Amino acid sequence: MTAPAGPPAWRVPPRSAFALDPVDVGPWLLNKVLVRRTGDGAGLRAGRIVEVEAYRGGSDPASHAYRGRTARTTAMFGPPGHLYVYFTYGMHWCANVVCWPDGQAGAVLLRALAPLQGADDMRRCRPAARRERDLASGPARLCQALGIDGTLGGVDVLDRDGPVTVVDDGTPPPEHPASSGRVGLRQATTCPWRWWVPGDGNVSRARLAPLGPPA
DNA sequence: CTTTGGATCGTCT
DNA sequence: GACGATCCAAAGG
Repeated sequence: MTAPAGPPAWRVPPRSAFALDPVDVGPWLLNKVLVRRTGDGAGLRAGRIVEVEAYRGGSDPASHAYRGRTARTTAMFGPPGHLYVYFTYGMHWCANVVCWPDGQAGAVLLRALAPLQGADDMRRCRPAARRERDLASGPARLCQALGIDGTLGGVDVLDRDGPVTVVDDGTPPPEHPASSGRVGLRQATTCPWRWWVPGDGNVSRARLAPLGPPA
């Protein structure tokens, strides 16, 4: 055994839960736990998912898959429950979980975690983070904290012994998640497909796109 | 506390 | 050749 296993209460959700519209999977993912196992000496890192966004693929102008399948977006068109990891702004990685059935593109972007385990290892990966709540409060920060990069593209998050796993620890999603438009977009800025756990301090401080020309 | 501009390179036009 | 599903440090209130 390399990395320690999680608590017995951690259950991997069924793949069918991801073979759905990302707009439904997104809020359902809130309060699930993202687990990171590495082969090196580092311990297990885990955090509660407190912020997500949905991207609906072919019907969503803001989705990387909107203009069809490319080398980069191949994973988004694959089977649900796998990672779509992309590189942006010349320096940042961001991670999504693929949704909808095999062949139909769609994904949920993982935007923020509340650290649960391995916060020391997260801090080592993120020297710029001054406070605990800065460790994974943003999609690129989350990847940095967990050591997720392009080499993990396509991994199955429903493999309980894999490098990245989504588990249910029994905490239900919030009954009334908070929502807003998605962050950092120029297209489809008004679709309210960003959700977060109300009141959680680890949610990213989002800069939303301007609504439109001044009246 | 908030606002602002620069960094930096893979991907697609 | 342009731009991006972002982050950070610096500057101002």
